[in-house]
Amino acid sequence: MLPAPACCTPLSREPLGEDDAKTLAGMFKALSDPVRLRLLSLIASHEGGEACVCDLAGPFDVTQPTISHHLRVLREAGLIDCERRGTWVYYWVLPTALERLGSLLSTDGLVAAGPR
Amino acid sequence: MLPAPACCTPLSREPLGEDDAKTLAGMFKALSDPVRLRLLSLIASHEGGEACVCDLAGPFDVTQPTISHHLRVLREAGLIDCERRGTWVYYWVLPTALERLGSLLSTDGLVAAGPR
DNA sequence: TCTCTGAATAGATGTTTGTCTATACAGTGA
DNA sequence: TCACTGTATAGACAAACATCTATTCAGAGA
Repeated sequence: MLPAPACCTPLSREPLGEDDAKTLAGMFKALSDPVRLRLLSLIASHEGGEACVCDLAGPFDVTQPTISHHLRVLREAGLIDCERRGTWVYYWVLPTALERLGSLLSTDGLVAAGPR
Repeated sequence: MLPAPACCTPLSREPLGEDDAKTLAGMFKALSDPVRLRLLSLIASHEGGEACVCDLAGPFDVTQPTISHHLRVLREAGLIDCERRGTWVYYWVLPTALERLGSLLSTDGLVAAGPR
């Protein structure tokens, strides 16, 4: 049987290799800031599955360059992508990236443990 | 209909609140380091679902206090728990925490978007 | 009680990160 | 071409972080 690709193997299946751990930790790092998590959620839950930056800045207490910085971090982590359409820039979520992280966290086959 | 609890609502269902975002970002931050991700994977995939610290330190290039520090971060994030049994301390994964993060990343109902 | 081993804590240090202000870049429309 | 608006980049700075060495704590066994 072929080993499952790193993209879809749960953490609990086999120890993560050094390289995979580095890549995946980078993606989780992008999710490790409250502003970024809310940005991602705003984009994902926006009608049509995408949102203009002008829709995103509103709910936050931080400046526009800070929002722009966080969007770049999410984009460089491969979680979202964007496109300019005239004056505005639209962002959308890349579902396969979320799914990759989600399947990593799967607890299928995880043996329950705890105090003896 | 009652609103789904924050623990199980996908990011794409509705915008994440400020407080939930803070909590969840903290959990993702615990996953945002390659050593911690490998530690978690090592614990989860260890036979019996738990591992002694002495089983964990081996594969890493960092010192014992650093491993201890990372285990503490994972524990304080609610991802693992531990117990001393005689000389040794055993760690195990808390599956509900992983499941909470996993369901947050679910793409069910996410509208595909992209370049026009 | 003494010593040995496994694990955690304390404190120091260089690096990374989140945020800001100031500025530049990209389109639109007059 | 000029002015205006939306977005990104540059650079600075304080706070958070990963790692180390040195030390302490907790149990086991003689």
